[in-house]
Amino acid sequence: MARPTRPSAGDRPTSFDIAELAGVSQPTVSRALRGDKTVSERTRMRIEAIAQQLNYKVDRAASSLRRGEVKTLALLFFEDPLPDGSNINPFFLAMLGSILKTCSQRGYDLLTSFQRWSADWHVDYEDARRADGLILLGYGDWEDYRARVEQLVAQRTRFVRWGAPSGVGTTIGCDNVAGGRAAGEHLIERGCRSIAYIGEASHHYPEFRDRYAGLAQALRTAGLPVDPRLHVDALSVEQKGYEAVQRLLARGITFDAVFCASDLIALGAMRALNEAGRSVPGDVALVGFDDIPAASHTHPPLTTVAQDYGRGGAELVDTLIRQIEGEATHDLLLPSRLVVRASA
Amino acid sequence: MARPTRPSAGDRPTSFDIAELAGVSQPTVSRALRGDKTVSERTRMRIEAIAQQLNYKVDRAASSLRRGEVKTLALLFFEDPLPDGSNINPFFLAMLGSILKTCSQRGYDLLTSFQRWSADWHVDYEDARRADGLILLGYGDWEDYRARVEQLVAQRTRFVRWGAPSGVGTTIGCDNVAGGRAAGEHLIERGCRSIAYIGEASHHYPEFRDRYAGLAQALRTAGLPVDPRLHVDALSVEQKGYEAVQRLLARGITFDAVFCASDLIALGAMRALNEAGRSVPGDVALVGFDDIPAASHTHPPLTTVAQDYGRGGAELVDTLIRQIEGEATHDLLLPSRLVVRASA
DNA sequence: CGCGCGTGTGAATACGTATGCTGCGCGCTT
DNA sequence: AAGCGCGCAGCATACGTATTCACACGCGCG
Repeated sequence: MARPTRPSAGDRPTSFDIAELAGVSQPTVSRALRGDKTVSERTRMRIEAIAQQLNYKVDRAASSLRRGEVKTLALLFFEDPLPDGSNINPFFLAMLGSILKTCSQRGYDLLTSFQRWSADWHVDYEDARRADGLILLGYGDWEDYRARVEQLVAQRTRFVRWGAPSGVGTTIGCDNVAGGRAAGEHLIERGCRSIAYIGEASHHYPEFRDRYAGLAQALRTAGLPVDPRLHVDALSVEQKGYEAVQRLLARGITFDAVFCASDLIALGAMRALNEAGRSVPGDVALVGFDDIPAASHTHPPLTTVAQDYGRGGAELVDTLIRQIEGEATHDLLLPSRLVVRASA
Repeated sequence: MARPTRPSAGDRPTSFDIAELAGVSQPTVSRALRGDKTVSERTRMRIEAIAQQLNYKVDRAASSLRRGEVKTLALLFFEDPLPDGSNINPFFLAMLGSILKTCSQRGYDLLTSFQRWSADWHVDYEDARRADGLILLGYGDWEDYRARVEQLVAQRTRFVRWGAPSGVGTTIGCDNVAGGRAAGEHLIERGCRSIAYIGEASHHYPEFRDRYAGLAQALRTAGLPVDPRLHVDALSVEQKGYEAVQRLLARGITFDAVFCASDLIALGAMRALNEAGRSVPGDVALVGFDDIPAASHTHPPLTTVAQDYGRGGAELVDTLIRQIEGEATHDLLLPSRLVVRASA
């Protein structure tokens, strides 16, 4: 290739073809198209015209090989969808949109992968130079997740994660404490005095823990007790929310509100309350978290805490790119927002 | 690089490093790791052990450059999400899951992009060798879409599209006619005699057209008239469904059922019917199409026609890969399935 | 009038992998 | 005993781009 061979055998035009047509050398073509200032305006225009005409596009593989970066980010989702892939967590999908958009604006491609579905390590992406950096969403098993994240840090992989800041890696997330507090304050304002909480409150799911902490803050501020018997553990799945309310009812404790750590839980909770003959919001007020699309279609429409996915996705991408470019990056907490509908 | 230089300056191990440690040449390493039978079992084992130990991974860019294929598919979505990316068509998301899974199983990466968000042509993906083939989902403006698809055919790009077979490119889709017919038959069985249809019925959206055609078949088979006054055009957006029902009501025609070309339309229709004091399914039976997640959370839960997204995504990927491998590929029509809930 | 400098371009080469061809040694055929 | 085929591995090189270095030219200045 170093020799001025004419490699344009038959197919795709190369920079050599453009060079020949423009009467310049291949390096000049490369420089011109990358906007190098050492190429004269006249030459550049000529080269660009020819490139356009031949529909020439820089070969991504060759360019990546030479430059050592692939201009691609990888999005890894740590959660098990159903086998047919139908039941993807809505939050993921909401974030995907803004991530894609921001990537596109910044000139990066986006690879997507479900961690459980890839045969090999998640770190493969960076090892094989398939991506310049990683975006981590969700986490199935917290212990496993944490171990993997620490490994990423150890091998200096560039990545950002969405969630609650936990000291490991750069983290972007919404203010779950404030969100939980807002939900609690709203319920208290509405006159609720016994607010149940459904969701993890332990360290396994830092985000859920923070939402619970926010609720507890609101209760204390209002001078209300934080009753552990009003707390039921549940994973973020509709069915688990349903079962959690049944357990709560079985305890025989009175409650006039339920704050659910996620909308999926809230959907299940609403179903269970309906079946038990408790009207929402008449007998029991209900607040969720996430503002998934289905939240506005429930009956009654679900009051919930919205995370700013649009901004979240953009910040994830921008932060990661800054990190790839060598900057030090920091955790970021985005505001959450109470969406008042009819369930409280 | 041809010379036995030791390029392992500092960073990532290369096949030369493995070769040196294993006491063989670089080509032998390459062959061993690709499973070439001309490498003896003993040598291969040794090389694999060393590669594993050094956490060596084949450099994707170099490999792609040499082999001329990138082992990557690109998913292009032709539809405008809201600016913040929050409101992505649920059908897209449902399909994404199974596409990702199948890609992963077949050893392909997946690039995702919204056509409107990429500055350059959609064809860039193949031109720049960023992907070996394209998957096309959705289409905003049919004329524009069709022109682009024809261009893809002209330049021999390998691609598959989801939708109604229309003679251009390989198309995978669900049987929209059968789905529409099933919806119609169900409504007729339930005693409905004046079935309104909301959605495009023209050539602009072939899938919608087919759904309408299916409904018409069912009506004719039952000896019922196909009344054009019972048809209202609407794009697949909640708000448009809402407005369509209002227009329908304004016409003053009686109807005892509405078949919506999509669930999003049906959501809007349900809202409009509720506001107009028509109970569902008491006064008006309602059937949608798509079975989006929100469909089961409406009040009453929406009866709808489900497309097999799980199989659809898998077929899209497998068909595309076959095409990339040089096979001739054919259109495929997947069965649709009526999901009976409470709205009819 | 010679020297240096800035501007624009070409020559050579590196990036890491994959593969066609060559070569070597060994066992087996005739 | 000479030749032949086969199993295995090395040599050289191609893939297409980006960058470093060298160089030619023109111009101003001393």
